[in-house]
Amino acid sequence: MNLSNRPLYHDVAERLRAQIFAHTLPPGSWLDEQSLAVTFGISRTPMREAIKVLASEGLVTMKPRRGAYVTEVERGDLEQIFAVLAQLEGFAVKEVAIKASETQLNQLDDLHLKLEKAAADRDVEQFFEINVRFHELIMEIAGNRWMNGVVGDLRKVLKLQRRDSLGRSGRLQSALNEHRNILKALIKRDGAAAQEAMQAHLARGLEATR
Amino acid sequence: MNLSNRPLYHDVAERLRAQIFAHTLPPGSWLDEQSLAVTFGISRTPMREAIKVLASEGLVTMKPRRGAYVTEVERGDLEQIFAVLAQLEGFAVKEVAIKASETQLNQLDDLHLKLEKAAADRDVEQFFEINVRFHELIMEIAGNRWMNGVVGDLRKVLKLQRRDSLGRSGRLQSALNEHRNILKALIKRDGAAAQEAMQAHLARGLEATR
DNA sequence: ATACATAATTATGAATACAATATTAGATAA
DNA sequence: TTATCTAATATTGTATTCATAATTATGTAT
Repeated sequence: MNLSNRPLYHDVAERLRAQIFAHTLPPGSWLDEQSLAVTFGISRTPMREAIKVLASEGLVTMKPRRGAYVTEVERGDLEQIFAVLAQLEGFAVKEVAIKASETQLNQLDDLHLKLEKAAADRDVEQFFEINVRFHELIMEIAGNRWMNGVVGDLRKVLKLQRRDSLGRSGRLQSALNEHRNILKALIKRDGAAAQEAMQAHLARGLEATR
Repeated sequence: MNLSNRPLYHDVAERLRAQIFAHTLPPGSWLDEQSLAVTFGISRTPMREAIKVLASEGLVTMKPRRGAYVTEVERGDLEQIFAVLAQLEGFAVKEVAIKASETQLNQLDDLHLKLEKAAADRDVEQFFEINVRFHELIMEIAGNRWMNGVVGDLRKVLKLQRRDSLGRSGRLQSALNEHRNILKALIKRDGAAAQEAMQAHLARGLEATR
């Protein structure tokens, strides 16, 4: 019996996604339907459905009659994805500057404080986590369902990359600075400045992946 | 035997998509896997795969244990989708202003001429067709694979709507004018102006759907 | 020994069969 | 007549089986 009454392939997709992010299944590796189905304890049918979910997110690339492979993200892809994110998250933060309630600005401020703390503690893991939540909260406040779907998928693809970039010398500090700029602009309700700050932030994020 | 060696669900997805665009399957209608599979002359397995493809494009909405339904696009969705398109196509056209070769600008000019002709002939069908190709060519020249995927999907969702908006009084003429502005800016290699013109064009496109 | 052809094996793609849940229809009682 | 409970029916979800194409292995000839 199925306790969570969500379809099986949904949960399996989630677990498979986790394995891909953890590089248990590294980029380029072949997804063996049969053996994956066995390890997940299900049949091939829902296994294939799960794989196709990840394919639609861009995490997996399907080659006809040759199976599915974990997507390999080239340098060019990173540049293109960051360019799209810069547009959309830049737009989002501009919207937030206009429409966010005081409460919502405070929530962002709270998150930023935690980010400062994580940076002070040199807690990279924590910093990364809060950073993600900050960006997600901005998207949530902007409140564009369709944009959120797009940005969410693209961010998932970025997660295919190992995130050693934040550990790099000084990247954590400068990322913190960039966030500070975004928040300052938001508090001043200066949409244009917030947008610029976000775009600069993402541009430097791309730089850091080199 | 399968002549086109593409997977079955791919072609079926295409045919199903066409039926949805043609409102043979109107928004909100339930997709009966069984009977659809019969009419397409295939089994339920690839039929379900095809439906899931459309679901990932946003054309179809799946309700757990209740099947798939053609997506109903609300007013709010239209506003959100147009907002995203304005950002991305605006960005794209700004890029085109910078990077397009003379040959590519000429291709755009050619298309625009055909658009002028279609407008002069009051050929709405033709106008619509060329209009789509103009926008697609801009995205192609911009050359951002990931952005093109996103924009392509969102444009498909817009196609769920009936396109009587172009027939509306004067909309065809003003759309033509807006295109003219975009092209003028491109030929002057003025990215900012091109971006503005594109955003204005899409904003008015949204207006026209009311 | 290497290249090529052919047979055996393996994996994907599709159809069918089975299970479980949701919906509908019918019967009974208030 | 209407409401509710139960049985029947229909539909989604999953497993299994079958078909076909691709890959690998084997053998033969040059």
